[in-house]
Amino acid sequence: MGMGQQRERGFKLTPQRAAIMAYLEGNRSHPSAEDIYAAVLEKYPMVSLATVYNTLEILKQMGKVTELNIDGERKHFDPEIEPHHHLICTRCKKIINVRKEFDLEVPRDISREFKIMDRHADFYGVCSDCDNGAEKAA
Amino acid sequence: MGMGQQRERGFKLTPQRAAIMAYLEGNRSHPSAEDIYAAVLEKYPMVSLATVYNTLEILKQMGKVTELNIDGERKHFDPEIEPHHHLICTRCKKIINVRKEFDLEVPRDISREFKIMDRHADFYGVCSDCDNGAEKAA
DNA sequence: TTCTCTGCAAATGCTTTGCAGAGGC
DNA sequence: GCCTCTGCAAAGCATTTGCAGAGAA
Repeated sequence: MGMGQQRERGFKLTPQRAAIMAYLEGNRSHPSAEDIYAAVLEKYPMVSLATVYNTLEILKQMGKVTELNIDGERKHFDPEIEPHHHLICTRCKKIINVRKEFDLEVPRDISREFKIMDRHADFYGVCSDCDNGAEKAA
Repeated sequence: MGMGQQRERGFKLTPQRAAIMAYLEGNRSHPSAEDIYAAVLEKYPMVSLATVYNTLEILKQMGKVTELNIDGERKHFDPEIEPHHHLICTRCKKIINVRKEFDLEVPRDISREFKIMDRHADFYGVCSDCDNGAEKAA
């Protein structure tokens, strides 16, 4: 992920932050804050959930991470910058990337009234794991 | 909204539920549960937030209302069945409909693994009210 | 010293749940 | 009576905040 340009004077790359960023680097599992906390905790016991949230907030502001609202129950985070879309299994909550370009232009009467900053397509479905037998992979 | 076919034996159209459904009928403001509660309360003082949530859950199951996750802070509800999309002003949180058909087909390797149940495009922007002066209409 | 960061714990805010009482059939 | 529904209050979770102490420059 690289700490090239930082948010502002005074940003410190602490071990906690480095661990969080290392976990996110290249990660395509769209983890929740709790997921990140649990993962980082394994290798680096000195982290608190508050620091995870704090760091995610900063990474968001730096544009290094995107917050996903596809899951109504909790937020997920995505370090991938390239534009892409998401699909969530409504049973096991697994989120996968949908790499395809969609033509998402809003009608002109809307683009006159709104400055569009972001857009994406969300897909909701059931994965084959969940569709088969009972609800494994919950 | 009409109570044609109901969820199952035993569904009662109580005054509270009727008031909630009446408020939602034709409503295009994408209200949150709290919004619905406040609005219904004006005309019908005998409602509780719990009943609003309870009713929304039932309406969702009946397919008469859709839950929107476009706003990370709270859920919004939409009684419109016709497929459409949404745009939210990230400042004032106003949500408007985007009536346009987008070609949202997932790549074949994904449709093989997932049974897609729903799909839609979400747009994030800033409305002209918020973009101009300070943050009115907060 | 000065400033940012951290962990902890408390506080928020949205949503859900438990439960005893009310009302309809 | 039987069953569903309601309001209230408590509980549950995810997320945020306050704060004193730790650490780097």
